[in-house]
Amino acid sequence: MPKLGMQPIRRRQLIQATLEAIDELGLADATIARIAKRAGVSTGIISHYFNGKDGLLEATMRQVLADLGKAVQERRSALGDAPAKAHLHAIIDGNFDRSQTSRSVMKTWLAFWASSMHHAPLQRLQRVNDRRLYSNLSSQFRRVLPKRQARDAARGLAAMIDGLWLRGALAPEGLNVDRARQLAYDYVREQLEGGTQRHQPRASDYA
Amino acid sequence: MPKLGMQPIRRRQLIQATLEAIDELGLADATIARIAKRAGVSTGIISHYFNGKDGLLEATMRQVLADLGKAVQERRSALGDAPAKAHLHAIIDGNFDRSQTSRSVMKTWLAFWASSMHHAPLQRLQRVNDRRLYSNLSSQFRRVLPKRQARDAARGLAAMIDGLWLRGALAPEGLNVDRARQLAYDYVREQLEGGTQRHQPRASDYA
DNA sequence: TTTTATTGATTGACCGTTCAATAAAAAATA
DNA sequence: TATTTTTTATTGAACGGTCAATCAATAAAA
Repeated sequence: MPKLGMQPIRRRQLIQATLEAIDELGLADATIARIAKRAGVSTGIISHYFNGKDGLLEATMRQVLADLGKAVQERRSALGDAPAKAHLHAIIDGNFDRSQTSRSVMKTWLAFWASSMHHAPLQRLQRVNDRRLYSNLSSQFRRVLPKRQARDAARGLAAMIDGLWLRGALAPEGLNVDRARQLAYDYVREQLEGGTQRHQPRASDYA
Repeated sequence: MPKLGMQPIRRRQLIQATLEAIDELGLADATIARIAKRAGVSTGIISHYFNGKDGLLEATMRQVLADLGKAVQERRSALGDAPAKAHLHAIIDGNFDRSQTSRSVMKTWLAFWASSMHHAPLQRLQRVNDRRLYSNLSSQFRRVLPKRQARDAARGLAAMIDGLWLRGALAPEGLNVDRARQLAYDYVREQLEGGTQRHQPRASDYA
């Protein structure tokens, strides 16, 4: 029953099937045969719509990345010029959105992280995401803190978010979202309030 | 020139070659043929000394894990009953030891993390390491903080360490060890000093 | 009739494992 | 000491299996 306009439908189906396959089998065992079977199509379709397996994997990572960006942006757009703290909490909440904390998505992220170290296209995608998070955090901290402190706070919070996330992905009991958010909130509060006794490195420390 | 006692020599060689291969090619392309070639032996040797590829990978992860444990323990053993802060700094320093922050080891860690999600033996190893870090941090914070705060501080610092580490591994410019250590130190200080205004969740928050 | 969608068998490459063969040291024997 | 025998170490070709990609064939709109 080939009609016109199958492309977006098939692409969605196959990306979803890829996420499921990586969740259940891992990236190494997520073969195009298994992905195609899960999507209910033949293997040839993958090459037809994605130019091979690499294209499918890249599109899948793009999808997860877009979902993350949307989860953050939706929460922030309602805030207007609310205080920095509100924006920082919104960024945290977005990063721990349901769409990003499901078992399958966390596993996929981890797989893509590892894979991106040896695959330039994935590395670029991953880098864009990294810098966006840092840049968002940094500009919010900058509204309240001097430049150097804002930078360190952003680096620290980014590490905290990724670390909570990583440990949640690895832990058999999964990620406790509420607890993770609270720890990140605590870090934000500590950064925003007590700024005076902080370590003040010289510029050469950052060579 | 086959003599006796080749086993420990070959095992060391092959584990080293595995680290190098994962660094250069990634886990997916680190085939036994390539690993064997890099070690200057034939492929058969791997099965002979490691019972196949899985055994070699497990042994490699064990090696990296043992190095990490040693890096931490060496720093702590000199401290005796020094203040909690000193022990926490030693744990941080151990986690950012030179043996753990080389490009090849960080890549290998990341690969093993991803792989451990679908490979029970690796998952067990990874879990032991995770719990050891948390347990070490927790017991030191416990010397100074009430139970719940100590637990949260340990969870937060563990996430911070892993997060700094992860972001260092992913960043093209690599990990800035001094900066990472300083951010972790700052977190320790904030946890140890300002304990009164902290968020106090009810037990149900931790369900 | 042309275009779009889809199949799935085929192909060629590569993977990990196995194992018979070989070599050299160590141990046993004369 | 000189010799066989046993043990340990090692090789690499062969094997069975799996993978991603290809492409001729087919089917149903347009």
